[in-house]
Amino acid sequence: MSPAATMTADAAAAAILAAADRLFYERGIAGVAISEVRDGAGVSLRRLYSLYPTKRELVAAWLTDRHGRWMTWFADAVDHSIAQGNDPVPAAFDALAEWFRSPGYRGCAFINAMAETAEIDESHRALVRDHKRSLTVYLGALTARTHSHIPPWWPDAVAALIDGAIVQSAILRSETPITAARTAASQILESLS
Amino acid sequence: MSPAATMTADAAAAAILAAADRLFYERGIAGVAISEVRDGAGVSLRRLYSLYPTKRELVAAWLTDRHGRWMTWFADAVDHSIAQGNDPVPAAFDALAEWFRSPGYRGCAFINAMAETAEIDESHRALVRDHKRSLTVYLGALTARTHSHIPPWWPDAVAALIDGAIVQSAILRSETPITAARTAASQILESLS
DNA sequence: ATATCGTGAGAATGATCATTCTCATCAAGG
DNA sequence: CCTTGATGAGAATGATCATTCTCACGATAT
Repeated sequence: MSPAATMTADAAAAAILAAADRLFYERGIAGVAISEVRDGAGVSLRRLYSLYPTKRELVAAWLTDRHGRWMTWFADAVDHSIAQGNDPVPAAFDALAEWFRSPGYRGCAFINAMAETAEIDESHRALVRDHKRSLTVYLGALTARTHSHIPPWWPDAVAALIDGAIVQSAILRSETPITAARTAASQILESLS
Repeated sequence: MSPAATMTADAAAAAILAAADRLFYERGIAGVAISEVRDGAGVSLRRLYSLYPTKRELVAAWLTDRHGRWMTWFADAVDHSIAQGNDPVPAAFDALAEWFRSPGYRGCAFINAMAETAEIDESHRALVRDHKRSLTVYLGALTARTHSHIPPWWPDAVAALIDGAIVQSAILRSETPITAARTAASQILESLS
């Protein structure tokens, strides 16, 4: 009755998601074979398929998991920057700049997934949409901490600035886009006061 | 001596690039088999391989071709909007909004290609970088038509705003991102005057 | 001790390609 | 009319998977 196997189901699921995250983010969904996820997680194929019966389901689980982890990381990084004396909106750009500098940075996993048409189904697209909507909502709330009257277009505009910086940083591998985006956001905010 | 075959080499190359453009943009690079490009172009496999010896070379030719056609389309659309009385920078956002509304819109082919890690090599990445750099340069020049003193970060900021709107429009399928981005760009420009 | 069940290892199955190769055809030159 | 060279059609080759299946082991329940 007890799961005295090599690994508990929970531990196996976690190891699989961890391996999937590393591999899918680094090499893209189509670029990773299930057998590589198995190797990375140290589980058997049988176990992997019993937890995630198809690659599509594994991808969905990965996106869901990554959404939670990324949002948490981002909010924490922003809070950390705020704690060091930065204003909320600039703090968000600082957190992103730190991400962009991290080794292995390859853009936003959700944007990248969306581009891999062949690997993505409608349920995956819904997860991508939810991720982007969450970020926009978060940015609106973040701005509201210091600005009581923000125009309705502002959250979408910062979100666009941020997604643009995410994409351009991955393509150009330069600090220029995020720096310009942060300056632009501050400029707008200042002009609205 | 004359190429009295089914099709001249030039016509075949053009038909292949046209089919590749439609298929690669719509379904992604990995999602399209060479045999489908052949079917779409109405050429033989032999002919296709004699013109583009590998899929990678076909992809490079496609990106190069698309860069030229997209930039031309964009500049024309912007000029058209300007001719109707719009200022240059808002005109650029109008042109993009028109693109986003077109059926089959699926974001920027270059951003999408960059996300398909497994299909893309270093030479492809260079083409993507060149495309994005060209767009940023164009945007700087466009702004200079009406603003003699633009800060150095401006072209990168509009470029980020635009790439962000491109990505978000593809994900959310809404007019909100491009509208917000246009408003933000105008707001910045106005605040700089 | 023995019948069972869950499992790990990894082979087998079936698709889907990219790329190459074969064969039959047809035009131009002799 | 016959030889030579390209070419179209599409079959053959070799990989690479996702997914399933087989076998044998070790722990449990009886």
